Amino acid sequence: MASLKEVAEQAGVSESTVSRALRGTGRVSAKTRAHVQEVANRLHFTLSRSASSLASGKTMRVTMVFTDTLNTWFNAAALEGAYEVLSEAGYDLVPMIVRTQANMQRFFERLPGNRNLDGMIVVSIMLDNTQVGILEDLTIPSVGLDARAIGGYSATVRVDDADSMHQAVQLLHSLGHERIGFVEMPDNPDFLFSAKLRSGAFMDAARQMGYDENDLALFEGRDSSKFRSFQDAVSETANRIISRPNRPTAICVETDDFAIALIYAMRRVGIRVPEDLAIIGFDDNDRSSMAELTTLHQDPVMMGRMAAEKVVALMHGETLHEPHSMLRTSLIMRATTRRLGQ
Amino acid sequence: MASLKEVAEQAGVSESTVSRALRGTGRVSAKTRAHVQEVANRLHFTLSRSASSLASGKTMRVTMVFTDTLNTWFNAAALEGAYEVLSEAGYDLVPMIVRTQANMQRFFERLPGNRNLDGMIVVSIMLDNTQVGILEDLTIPSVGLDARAIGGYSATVRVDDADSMHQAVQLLHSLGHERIGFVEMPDNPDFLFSAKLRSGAFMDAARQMGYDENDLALFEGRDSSKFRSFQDAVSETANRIISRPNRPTAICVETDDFAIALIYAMRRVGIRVPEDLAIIGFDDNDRSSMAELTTLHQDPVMMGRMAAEKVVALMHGETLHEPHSMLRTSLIMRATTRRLGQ
DNA sequence: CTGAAAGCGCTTACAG
DNA sequence: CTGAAAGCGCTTACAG
Repeated sequence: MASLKEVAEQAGVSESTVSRALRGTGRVSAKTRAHVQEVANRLHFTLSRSASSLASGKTMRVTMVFTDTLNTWFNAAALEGAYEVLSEAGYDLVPMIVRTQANMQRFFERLPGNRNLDGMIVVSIMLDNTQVGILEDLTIPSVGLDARAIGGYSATVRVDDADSMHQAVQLLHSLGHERIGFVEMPDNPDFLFSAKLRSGAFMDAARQMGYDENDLALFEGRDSSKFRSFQDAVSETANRIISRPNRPTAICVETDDFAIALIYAMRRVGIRVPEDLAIIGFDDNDRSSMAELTTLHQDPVMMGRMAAEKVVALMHGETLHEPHSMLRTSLIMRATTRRLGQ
Repeated sequence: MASLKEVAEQAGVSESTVSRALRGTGRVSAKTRAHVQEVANRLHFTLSRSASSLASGKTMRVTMVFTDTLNTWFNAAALEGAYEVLSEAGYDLVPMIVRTQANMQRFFERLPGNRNLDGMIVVSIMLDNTQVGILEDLTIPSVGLDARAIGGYSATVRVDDADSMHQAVQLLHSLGHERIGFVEMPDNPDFLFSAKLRSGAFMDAARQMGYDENDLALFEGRDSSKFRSFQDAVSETANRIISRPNRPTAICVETDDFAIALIYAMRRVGIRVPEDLAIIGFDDNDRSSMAELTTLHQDPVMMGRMAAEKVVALMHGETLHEPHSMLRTSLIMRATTRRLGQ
């Protein structure tokens, strides 16, 4: 465990010079630098992050906050994207899961006094006013990824729900569907996740396209804690759709996973997709192409990268040209949609 | 940004007492402790990890090393499992990707001098002798997850390939298949990943069950850099299987994803699965049930948890009863296997 | 149970 | 370009 001091002795220079040589900062002659680096390598020397951190005031650590497991399609991809950028920039990425409102509350309460992060990326979380206020007062940058609103964040990366829903409605309209609907996911009672955002956008788009209220169906997300399992939620939702008077001939579902599960549920009771019910998903995840699902494609790896690029720039004191990025999704046409009657 | 000093002043005690009270270590009267905590909360005080770390010599940081992206089915799940345990124990989990042998080399070279980790989990990596030597000399624990061998590691968590392949061969045998084969994934030329381990186990199991060399086929994994894409590798492998003289009637494929891709490739050229070719996968990942794939189920979230429990115990100075855990897979029967001729 | 003091291993003005 | 010195904010024997 060589220390910087030993490197200095062996290299015959002062500790200050070793520090400057190793970090490539400050003026050091090329010759000295090379020599110091050579000695450091020989001794397997690595700077102590804790000591550097304490002395410099920078932790070189960025935390990424989730409310769900890390191994969901979106979260894992966002993590990967952020990792690529942060590791390149020399920062450690520390994932963190805040599962309950109580935990979230505690996390935010300590944020003002937390000197253990240089920046943070907050994923898919809807903030309340207190939290927005805390973020605004923070001296470190906070970036909202898949943020529901820009309030409080130094920057955000989001998908354009309005445009996406426009594309979805347009497709269904062009295929001749006169009665359409939107299906929300089960709600996490602990977080104000915004299915509403997407469903609202769908409804607005439909109205704009001339759909009448009577021809629009909204299948609201029920409290997920009411269900024993994902399958239960799927069945319950499928039943609501099936028993709906004047059932829509096409639906858009909040996420691919829910859409795919619904396709299976429909087929099990003899409702053909897309002949009897056309379905559009959202995500274009790993399973979508196998399920031949028509869907709106988003790229969470890239979103993770963008969010990380923003925090890095902000931590470096730069000003962002475009702090709030809104990404467009692209419609992927597959086999779960078809012209009505064909 | 309150410091421990301010908390001490406001609480009317010494800094030592604040430290002891907040960390729950050392003897402090219940009354003092409560008071200090109350003051700390009021000031939004959080201990500086860097300072604690520097003073105590513990970094409270565990790194998890991967050679592939974080958002693969296995890696994301392992990360999630490890996170659950480490966060509970107060450790930060810092993921790290080492993509090339050169990077890996550098990582290992610096390991002896690296004081920035209290422990590490190394995922799916085949170590060479030098690396094994470095790990052995390390003062911090290293746990191999999905390790190919136990050499160098303080502990490992692995899946029982021999037993798994035994189950696979037994199933095929019981279904009446007389010519069987194993299909390896494309090889990463940069890492000595061990498809060989699994394929070797398959071959051994088959010989034990009485299969003759002439009735055994091994489709070796080719250097993945030779292929432009995953699809290319799939096509090339499918061709080799199809054009094999005396083609097997059943194959076991190294992973589900490759197995599923092969199913599609086979069906495209009119080879029916399972009628003409039965297929068994390995993993039981997200897509397997949708593909109706018969497969060997492993649980990487649990493996991540177990690996993390081992590092935590070792970091706490405990001795493990069972440092090397070998997990059994379970055979999930689905639609890609069937009695021969039915 | 509590406090005074040394020290962890760096970085960074400051001076030259 | 380089060095001496102060200081970052804690923890932990040591003493009482």
